[in-house]
Amino acid sequence: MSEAVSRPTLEAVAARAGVSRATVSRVVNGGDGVRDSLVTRVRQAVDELGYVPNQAARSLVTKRHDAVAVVIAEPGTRVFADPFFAAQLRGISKELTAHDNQLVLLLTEGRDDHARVARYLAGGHVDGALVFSLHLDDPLPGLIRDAGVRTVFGGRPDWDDGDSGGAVYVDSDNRGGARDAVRHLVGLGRTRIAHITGALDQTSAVDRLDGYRDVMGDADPELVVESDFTPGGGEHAMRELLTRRPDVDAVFAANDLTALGALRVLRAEGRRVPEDVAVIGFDDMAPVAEQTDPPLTTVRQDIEEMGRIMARLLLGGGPAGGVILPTTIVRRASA
Amino acid sequence: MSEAVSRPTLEAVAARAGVSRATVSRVVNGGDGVRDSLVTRVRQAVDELGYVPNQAARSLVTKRHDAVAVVIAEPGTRVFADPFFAAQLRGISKELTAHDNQLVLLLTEGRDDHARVARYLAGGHVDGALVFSLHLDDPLPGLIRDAGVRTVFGGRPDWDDGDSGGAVYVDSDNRGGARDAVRHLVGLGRTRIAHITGALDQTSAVDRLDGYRDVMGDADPELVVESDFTPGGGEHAMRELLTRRPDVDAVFAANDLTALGALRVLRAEGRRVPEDVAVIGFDDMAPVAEQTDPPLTTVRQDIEEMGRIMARLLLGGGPAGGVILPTTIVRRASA
DNA sequence: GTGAAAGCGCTAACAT
DNA sequence: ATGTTAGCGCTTTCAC
Repeated sequence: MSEAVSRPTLEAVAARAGVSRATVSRVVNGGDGVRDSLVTRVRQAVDELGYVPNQAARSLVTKRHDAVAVVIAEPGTRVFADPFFAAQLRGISKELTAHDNQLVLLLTEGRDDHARVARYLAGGHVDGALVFSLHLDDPLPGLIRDAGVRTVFGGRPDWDDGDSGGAVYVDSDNRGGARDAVRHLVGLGRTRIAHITGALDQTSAVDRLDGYRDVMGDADPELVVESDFTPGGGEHAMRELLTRRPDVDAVFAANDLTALGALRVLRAEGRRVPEDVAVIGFDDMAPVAEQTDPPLTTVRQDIEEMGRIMARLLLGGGPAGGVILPTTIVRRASA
Repeated sequence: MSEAVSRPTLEAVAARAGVSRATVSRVVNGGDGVRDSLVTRVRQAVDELGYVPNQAARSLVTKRHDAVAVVIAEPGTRVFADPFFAAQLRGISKELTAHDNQLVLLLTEGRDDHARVARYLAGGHVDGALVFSLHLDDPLPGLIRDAGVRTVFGGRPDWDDGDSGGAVYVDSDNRGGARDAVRHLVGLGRTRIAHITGALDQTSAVDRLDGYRDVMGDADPELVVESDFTPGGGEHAMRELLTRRPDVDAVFAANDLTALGALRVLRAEGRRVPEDVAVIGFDDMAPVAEQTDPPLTTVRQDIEEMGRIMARLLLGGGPAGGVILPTTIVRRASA
């Protein structure tokens, strides 16, 4: 259909304003060091012609794009359903917009897409990438490193084994938050404190487990049940726990959804929360933690802020290494 | 920090393969009309050097970008929370990926952003735009038309007053679906059929109301209550309805969320569904419609497919005018 | 079938 | 302070 009507070029504006292309370029890019009278004249020509700079031409010479890619190694199905990504994307979107940068969303629906993403990043479309890697065996981080674009990871990448190794990432203080949670339970006088883990192929789950062990190192291993961050998984794990150790008096769940499942089972089994069993979660996702019965005490992490900081780091060219965001305990009724 | 290492250019590949830039270009773009031996030689050079074409340079001459913008005139807060957008984006993302196109997400957090979006679109970054306008007074559609990019709208734009006017859009058959819903209620023997509307500044809400009126033209106007597509709004409207017409025996709610609210009030008031009052929704959002008590009978529209078709239309350069997708009734227990 | 050369629209030295 | 000029990396006639 109607091919994009060919827009006016710098040249046209220059002709109309009776100046050189260089001058128009200067005005368009801020206009420092150009006589006011000329600035006005050029601005007017720009308006009259409806001139908008061609970004491809500009990028070709400046090597800047004012765009960053957000790479999420999850099928769209999950991304748009998970409030976690939602909050992160919101933070990112806000920060990018504030810096006049565009957000290019790259979702990988499957293994084949990885090559496509790598190609895109190497193609020099964007100034950098924000990557959510999530899984320990993911080949994507490697591919992206090879593509040679500035990258900030959301969550500690698994191949960052303690010493930064040049990677830039933003993560919550999962381990510290977990320690706080368990200590809170200890402070309540609980002694048989269990932990329902998250999916252990994600560093966040591993870190939270480590935090639990920091405090409960000498506890019965039976008190740790592996799970997967879902409510269903939480239910299953809680039942298992009740079988293994009927005397359990506190549970630290790897996230709020897991805690939700645990709560359901405890109620079904007639255990009072928090009197018989105290329960604490992780995340503080408002729609979940505030609605449980009883309302959930949990470890809060500011997800949206995390997204914002990732974007800021990428744009500002922050230092290599990790940025760890603090967590805080939000006390409600469950512990 | 580490500036993106300067990637090899066409020139470098040409030198390495001992051919001209033109030949490399041909090979990279499909390689028709080039001797097989040369093709092989060039391919090898490409691999060895890790060459990836610079898109800015390519776009500058071809005027193509293999990228399309998705413009959503809603703050990120809503977009990432609403399963409706989620499904649409999923469909779009899949179709674009299949055609090797990238998705640039443009959210407008406020009025100021409109200019930014318009500028971006006019800047020739993308081959087209997929726009979700949604509200009747929105200035965005106009701005976008002026930007001169191919555009497909999601949902009938309000300024499309019957005759297409050159706009391309994809919408569900809201009016027809509404008629079917009401007829279904009639078929159940109901006579005092009410309608709780959606937000009437959106064409979808208006169309559904029109569909209701097509069938119930002569009904008591008191049976129509204006609402806003939310569960809270549905509750409020249902209470109002019960006051106005305590004898109501069926409700057609403008969407599933509204129906959810209505259901809650009916239960609280001791009305049995569907025995005393039959309820039918619109959308068939699985997480909602399947979980209500009783499960909701509703009008299904395939949102993901809608997204996919929008993308296909944009890429394929479809005909002007609207594409209307059919709806079907999904019978569960509430009507 | 292959190469040479002319731009695409812009910015950034370098002159003036 | 402004204009001139040389590319950025690629595609695409047009000759050969």
